[in-house]
Amino acid sequence: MRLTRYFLPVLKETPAEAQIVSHRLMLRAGMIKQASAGIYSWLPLGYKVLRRIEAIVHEEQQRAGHLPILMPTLQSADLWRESGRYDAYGAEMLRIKDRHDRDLLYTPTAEELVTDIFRAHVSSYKDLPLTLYQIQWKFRDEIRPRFGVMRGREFYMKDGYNFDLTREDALHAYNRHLVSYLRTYERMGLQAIPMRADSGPIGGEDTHEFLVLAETGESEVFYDSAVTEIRLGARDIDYDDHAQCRAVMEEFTALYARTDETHDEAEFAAQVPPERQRRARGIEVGQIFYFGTKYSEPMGALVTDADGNRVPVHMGSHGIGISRLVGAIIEASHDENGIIWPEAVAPFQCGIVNLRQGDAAADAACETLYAGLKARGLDILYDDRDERAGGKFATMDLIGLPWRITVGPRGLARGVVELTSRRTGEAEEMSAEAAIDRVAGIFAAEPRPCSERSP
RNA sequence: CGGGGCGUAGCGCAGCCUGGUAGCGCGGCGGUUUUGGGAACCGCAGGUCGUAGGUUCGAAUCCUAUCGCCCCGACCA
Repeated sequence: MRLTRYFLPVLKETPAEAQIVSHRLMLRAGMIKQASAGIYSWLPLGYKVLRRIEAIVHEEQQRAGHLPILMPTLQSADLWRESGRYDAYGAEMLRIKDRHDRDLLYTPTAEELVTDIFRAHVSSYKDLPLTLYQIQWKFRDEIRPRFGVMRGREFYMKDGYNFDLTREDALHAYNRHLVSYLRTYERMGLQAIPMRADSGPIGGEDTHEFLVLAETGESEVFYDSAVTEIRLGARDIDYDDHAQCRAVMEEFTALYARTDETHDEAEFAAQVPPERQRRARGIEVGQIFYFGTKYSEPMGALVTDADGNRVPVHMGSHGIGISRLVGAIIEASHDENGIIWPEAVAPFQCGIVNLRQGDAAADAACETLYAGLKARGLDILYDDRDERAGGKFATMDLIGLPWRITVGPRGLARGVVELTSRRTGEAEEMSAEAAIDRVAGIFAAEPRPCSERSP
């Protein structure tokens, strides 16, 4: 993309309403525009990041055998009356009436609707296990939205629902989700720690939240510092292997890590050596639940088991806050000059800065780089504006592309361009051809989607 | 919902107390000189002062209502 043809309304000054760094940077980088309290339009740069995160979540969900669907944002209140949550949910749920005076709601979550789909079409244990998920806009009418997309009223979320014959199978689904979530966050360049949490209005027996440590997090967290050493890494996961998924789950949840909702000072002191006790803040970027037959029973989601008995299915649900992750990643990865995107979610993989637009040699070298990098399948932002160097550098730093190639007459006279890492600031001079090879090599190592499997 | 604050040009703000021709910086447009980390100068454009009503000869300014937004608290993926 040539910057002169892009829509990137960057701001030099910080809008007054933004309090935390991710909100300020998203506004300044022209990623979002507030439409009303807690509701945002996503401008090209922000939308690109949102889509990249979404793509990773889709890939990892399908790798784990989960099936994508799409359910409506507006739902009839009737289903919610069946489960009892229409009254239980409270003012957080946005209620709407249509022209016939029927009650609708803007979905905050979709257990009822997905259970309705299930009960209409599944009646045999042979169709299990089944996990359906969607990535869709949700709405919670927060009393006080704040922190930009980190706590909006409208938010983009992956929500998934597993249906299993037995409690044991459903617990495997729980473990499978925990593992796939770990992989999802790691791919985004994030460390998200599973912590024992409270189940809130979803209900249920077992639940973990995934938290990204950040000073601006809204949850207070308590953990054993050793949990931050654990990585999933490149290990090979078979999502159908119950024992393996359970082992990974246990590995990641054995050490003390809890939010303030479930924190127990006495247990903390007993289980964690004093030098490893940490009290910090975290951003919740996902949560998994096992809730058994809480919805299947009242809503009649039954299957016939091998013995001919009609039994309610065991269920769980799982969420990843896609739009919130955009903010969370920025909170976890920025400096005083702007955002520093992890390579996997960067809106563009590399930027080209032409220091002397209109100079024949500089223009030609930039065109060569731009065409060459695009030919390697990379998404490039070429700053071809007639701007001074300082302004171009400031824009690139602000929007946080992981790599920058700087092209100017001075370097070209010696046959070199400069490749700079946004994260480390380290710069290296090389020929344009070498720069193309280097950047293409960096991104060739990125994990690719693998073939889909059936559950 | 309780407490507090703010709505004046695209963004950041002053002006309001003490009523009298609506300002500054950034940004935008044109031009000249510039050009390796947000350049200088000249010129230009851009605002029904959130909205409605009231007081007044006259309202951005005073009064009332209302809408919106932000902060603290309770709540929260």
